[in-house]
Amino acid sequence: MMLSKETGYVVRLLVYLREQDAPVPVREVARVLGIPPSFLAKLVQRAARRGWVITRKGPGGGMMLGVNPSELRLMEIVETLEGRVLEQCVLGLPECGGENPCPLHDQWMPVRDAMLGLFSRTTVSDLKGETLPGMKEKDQTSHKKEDSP
Amino acid sequence: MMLSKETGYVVRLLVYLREQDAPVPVREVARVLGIPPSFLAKLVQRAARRGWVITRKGPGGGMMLGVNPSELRLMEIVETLEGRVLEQCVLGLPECGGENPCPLHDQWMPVRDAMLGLFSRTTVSDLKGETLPGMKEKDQTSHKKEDSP
DNA sequence: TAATATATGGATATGAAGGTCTTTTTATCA
DNA sequence: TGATAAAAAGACCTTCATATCCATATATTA
Repeated sequence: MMLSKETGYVVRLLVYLREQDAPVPVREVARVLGIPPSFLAKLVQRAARRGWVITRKGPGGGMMLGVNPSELRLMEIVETLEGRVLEQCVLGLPECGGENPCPLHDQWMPVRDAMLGLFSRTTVSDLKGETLPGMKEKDQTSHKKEDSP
Repeated sequence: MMLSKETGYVVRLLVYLREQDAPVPVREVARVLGIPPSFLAKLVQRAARRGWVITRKGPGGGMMLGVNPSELRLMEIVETLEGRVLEQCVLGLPECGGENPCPLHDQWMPVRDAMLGLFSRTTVSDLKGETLPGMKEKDQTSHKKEDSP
């Protein structure tokens, strides 16, 4: 894959939370997005420390988006979670650069720049909502639990 | 990084061997390319089984390129060593596709296609030789050992 | 205040990638 | 033909991403 599991999960989490207007518990987000619940709990902790989500304990608690989605860029998420992986040499040559290019350097640059451009310009609010069970893009009936209808 | 260490090492290995006209032992390639020798030995074994390199045991032995470099595409190397990683969803969504796109799908497609195109069209002979100690691009004086001048 | 629902934090497991080491096999050549 | 130089093979180690589990803290509501 191109990005780590954590990055993928977090991006999808933020897109999901964008559509919610009340706290959603980890368990439910995990179910809807198909993420291992205990792992998601970990990711939410880290995301909360960074302010990307806000959590609330106790009954009725859960998580909410903690940032303006139009102000959080994919680039920031990727670099926070994985470092500057997008800038690194595609062949792993540590000193790869203009003066000491790797064998693929020249051909790779345009592709890399396209990637950097995309991640730099795209914010969480630019992302399409996922169509998943329990997650309606327009007709959002919040996060009512289907085991208590 | 974009590709696995193994892929990066193997690509650089093949580019290096392209310029050699006599068998080069693992130890020497490892030194020139800055690859851990015992790890390179393992990669060479695998590359040899696939025919990418030819090895010869005993004194004067070593490895040589086993394929026509203009007939080995980067795509084949990457897919052989890592599977179809380039085709996978950038956010890791297993069912991501036209009918069930991930949040980044539409924006990602052009970038992915540029990548696929580059890897599909580029062969080992299209890659620039590395400029490293002991490796002269034009003035190739073979691989004479500098400890026996 | 008791019961419950939720996140928090830390320890631990798991699997794959990356890397090392040692022994065996095979070839060369003096 | 023997000494030596190399690859081959396989066991082992290390690190890291990806989880999993459990005990604890905290908030809500009946």
